[in-house]
Amino acid sequence: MKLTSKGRYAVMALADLAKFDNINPVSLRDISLRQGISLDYLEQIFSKLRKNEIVQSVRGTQGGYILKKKAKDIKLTNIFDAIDEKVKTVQCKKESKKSCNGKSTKCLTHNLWDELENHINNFFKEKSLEDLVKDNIERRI
Amino acid sequence: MKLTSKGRYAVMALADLAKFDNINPVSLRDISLRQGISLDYLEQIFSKLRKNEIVQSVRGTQGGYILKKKAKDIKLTNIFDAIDEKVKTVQCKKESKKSCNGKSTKCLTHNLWDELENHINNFFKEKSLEDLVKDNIERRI
DNA sequence: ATAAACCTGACTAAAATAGTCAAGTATGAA
DNA sequence: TTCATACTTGACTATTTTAGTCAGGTTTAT
Ligand code: FES
Ligand code: FES
Repeated sequence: MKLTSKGRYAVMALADLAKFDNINPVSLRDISLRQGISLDYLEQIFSKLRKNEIVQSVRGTQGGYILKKKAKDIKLTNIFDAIDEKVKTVQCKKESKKSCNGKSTKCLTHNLWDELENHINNFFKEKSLEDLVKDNIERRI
Repeated sequence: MKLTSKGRYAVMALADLAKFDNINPVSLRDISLRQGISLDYLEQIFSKLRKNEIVQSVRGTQGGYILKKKAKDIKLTNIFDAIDEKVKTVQCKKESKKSCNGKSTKCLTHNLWDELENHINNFFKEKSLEDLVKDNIERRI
């Protein structure tokens, strides 16, 4: 059970963006250098973040990205949804009435994994980008 | 972020074992048939469960496995530890002072992932095999 | 004896991940 | 206008992980 780099990078990059977000947009190049993430990979990630209205791009010289909403209103769950980083604990299709082993009733553990999925998603629903930035400021003092 | 089949199978097999655990040991063959899990794969999993004292083996004809502790005292966390199914959310080595991107201080998101890891592990520490079996009995009524 | 069932280690196909690479397009500034 | 910067897109690929399979045992109740 592990988090992928894509998810980690997306949040890390947005945290960086939120931190350095003044009047000027932040270039992916800067984020790449500061956070040590491949520029090409960042571009893939930000393409999805833009399509899902988490960030807004500013083209041209001195261009870059800015947050499209307030940091307070961007929850981790929005970020993960945007980049297709899903929490998947059950094996079966949830809607289908078939169990993961092909039988007609749900398997012995189905409910358990479903509970786990909710437990994890609750965490993502609560945490916002703002929480993250605040935590970093506090640590620095 | 997903659960592996190994983890899923281990818990499913132990739930089956707890459910059918009478005086007689339960053979992997039976579990394999009932739960639709490859016998060879089950053997790998049970080898670890035995070494970690979750189950006890009974060799010979009519042999099989029995739980080594009460279902109440077997938490999911014990099972996952036994089979090396780890929850890994941070990228860096926790002990090391280096961050995941090679810098000397922890990255912007380190604390967040660490919180998430605790959040998930708390779930595993609370749930026992007994909870699982109970849930299934209730559903059946 | 023999068959059932545990036990072990090595091997491998398939899938997912974590990127790289190439070839653009748009725009602000000199 | 020209140029550099930076976004944009899509295809490609090496690496790693996963989810098993396979072969060859050993133990023990009957
Ligand atoms: S996980 Fe849904 S039926 Fe097994
Ligand atoms: S996850 Fe620990 S430093 Fe980045």
